[in-house]
Amino acid sequence: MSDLITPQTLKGFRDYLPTAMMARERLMEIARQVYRSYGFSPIDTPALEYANILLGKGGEESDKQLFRFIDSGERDVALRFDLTVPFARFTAEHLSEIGIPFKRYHLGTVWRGEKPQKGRYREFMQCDFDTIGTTSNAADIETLLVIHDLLVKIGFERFTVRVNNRMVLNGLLEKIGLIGQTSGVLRALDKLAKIGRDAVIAEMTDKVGTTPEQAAQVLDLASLTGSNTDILNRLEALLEGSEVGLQGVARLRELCAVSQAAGIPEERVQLDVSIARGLDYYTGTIYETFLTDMPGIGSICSGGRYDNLAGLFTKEKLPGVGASLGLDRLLAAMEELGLVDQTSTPAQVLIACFEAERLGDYCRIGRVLRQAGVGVEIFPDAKKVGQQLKYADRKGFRLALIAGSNEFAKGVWQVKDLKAMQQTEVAEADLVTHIQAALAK
RNA sequence: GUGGCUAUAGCUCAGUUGGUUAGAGCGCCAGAUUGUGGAUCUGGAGGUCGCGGGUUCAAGCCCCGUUAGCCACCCCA
Repeated sequence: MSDLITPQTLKGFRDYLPTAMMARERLMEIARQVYRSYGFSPIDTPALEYANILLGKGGEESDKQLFRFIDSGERDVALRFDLTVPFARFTAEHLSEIGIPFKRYHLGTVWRGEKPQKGRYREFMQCDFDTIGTTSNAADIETLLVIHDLLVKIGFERFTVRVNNRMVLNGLLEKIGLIGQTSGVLRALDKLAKIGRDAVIAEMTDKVGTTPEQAAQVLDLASLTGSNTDILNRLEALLEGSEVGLQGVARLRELCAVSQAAGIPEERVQLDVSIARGLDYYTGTIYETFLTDMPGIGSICSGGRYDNLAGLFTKEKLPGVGASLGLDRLLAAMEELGLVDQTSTPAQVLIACFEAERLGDYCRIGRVLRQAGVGVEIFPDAKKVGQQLKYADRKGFRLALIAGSNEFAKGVWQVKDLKAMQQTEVAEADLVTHIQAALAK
């Protein structure tokens, strides 16, 4: 008896209470809706994979963060680090069944053995969507539209999707003779906003081994500011002679034009040549999404175009483009911003237990309402009405139904609107329509 | 993975240079003429001071370890 086990979760792993879980489920629901509305189909893959499937796909950094162990059958296994690598394996394995182009979405938990911080956990959910089997810029543009619609549907107005294209960066690096040091240069470049121009130049010359002139040239390109068209025009001039670079610019130009034609507000799409992040496998368009009111939490939806998704698993070359919504990070931001609804009940109507011997009537009406699509909970004990109402209020119910012998004698119910603090007497025959109308408000 | 900060009631915190039964606000529970909730009043429950060692006559307070959270780096959702 004295040896109680301390109830605790692992570092970076969390429990979700009803309030948080309601918000999570709502986000998942929205992600599904938006993805499906663009024609992405759902798939799922196992949480655990053979370690060699996952190793070496995102650079050595991600290998170190893998939760890896030997299972009881001596298999070397690991928990998935993201949803993209399992998707690559999935594609290689099922290509003949799915055909191309193929659009899928995948909501799933992933695991990374990182040092946790706010918005960074060891277990978190990603909501991925990808289009594979086409190099068309239409898919790149659609990816942007999906990200945009997703955030709007969640309820955000103030956010920007920063867009860049690796071809632009590669074009420049090729032009100034840094093609071998791409990843080092990009890593340094990516810190521009954080550490400033001089520090970036220092890192490029000291660590990466560029000349100061080369570093300055990279910086000149990356610090372009102004409207998207300004940036595009100046990029075009800077990249003259570089075929890849210009192709990248042309793709970005089309992306800006088309997304605007499709009705995306211009200020939500921002060309930013300094964003270079993303896993090594990105080769084209890159996306990162930031909340205007909470930039510190980092990108909440990132992705990009890649040339060859499943090159390690099949000889078939599969180009694609996609992005991933970091659901738990987004939720951490929303909590911080006070955007998480405090409701902890999924039902909207509470039937108070006024007289225990009337349980039959309460259950009967409960079922009638449920069949009409209204979630109903019946309070289990005949406690004081005040306490029952307090419970209803705290849990976030919208309506409370109260009926005792007076009401049953008259064939009516008291319908109490808990937010408006108003009570209406409604004949039982009109109850369903009345409640539906009240909830629709 | 490296470095730093923090850890006292469900939550936010106070706790004097180590000194007797550890406090507050909010929340929770129960009452304030036994058919109705967010206000007020009254009362109550709830803490082996994250956990384990050590120093001391004496530790919430000092030292070591450990676990967790947060911050920076790294990386990223």
